[in-house]
Amino acid sequence: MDQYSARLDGIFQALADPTRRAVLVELGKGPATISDLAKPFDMALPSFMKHIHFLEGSGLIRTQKQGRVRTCAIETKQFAMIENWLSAQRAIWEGRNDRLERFVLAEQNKEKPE
Amino acid sequence: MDQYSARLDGIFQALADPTRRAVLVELGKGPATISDLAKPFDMALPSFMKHIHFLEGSGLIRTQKQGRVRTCAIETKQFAMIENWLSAQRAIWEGRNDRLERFVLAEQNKEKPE
DNA sequence: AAGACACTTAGCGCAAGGGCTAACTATAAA
DNA sequence: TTTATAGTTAGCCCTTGCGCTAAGTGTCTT
Repeated sequence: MDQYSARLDGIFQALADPTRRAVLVELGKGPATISDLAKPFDMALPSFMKHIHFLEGSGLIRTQKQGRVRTCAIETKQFAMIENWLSAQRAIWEGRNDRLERFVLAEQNKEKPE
Repeated sequence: MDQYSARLDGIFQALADPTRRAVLVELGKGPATISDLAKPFDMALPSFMKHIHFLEGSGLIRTQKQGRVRTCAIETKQFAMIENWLSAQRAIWEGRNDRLERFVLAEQNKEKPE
């Protein structure tokens, strides 16, 4: 359960960077090599590689080297972690609508007691 | 479009911390005050407040002070940002299945050319 | 065999993240 | 009118994140 949380940390943090999100979009279209992926970014290769490593560490992508070329592919299964967290969250909201409404009404009565 | 990206950065980063996710879960059940929220965490109040500010900055929660008590509430609309990003992503995968399959087959032929 | 290519490794610099204590402000309660 | 409560502000510490350059390794290409 705590390991689960640590993995969510990694996944959300991986998504918290525009370069990494752009890489995921690109890999969504299909596998690609490091240098192909790096091309659009105005960034030194080692800097770019850190993003790749981060993504791989979070499990959102998988990479594999063949000769001198490393190919990256998206790991779509990992996205279920996010979807699960989101739907758990949504389930909580939905279970408490009556409570929330009561609260909101109470607050409004406090503020505008006309 | 770039502002959109910056907001996603903030949202994902807000979710990348277990304390902040726990706060969201709690607020999912209904609004709560700072000290009630802080109670379960073994953390000094100012440290906890940073998480609250971060959450508020990302738009995932809204807060409001009345007297000396600050009440926090979840901003469920913001979660649509994530859902949208995820479904855009998914749309991309789904649009390229044939390409992916061709690639995978090509790779397999390279590796086991029997 | 020499050179080009595709990463890798090592290490530096600076900003931001996440924790702390100490001291302060403002409101409520006694 | 004290005293307690609920946050807030300021500032310090250490780690991590994200960029860089320089130099190294292994794999094609010529």
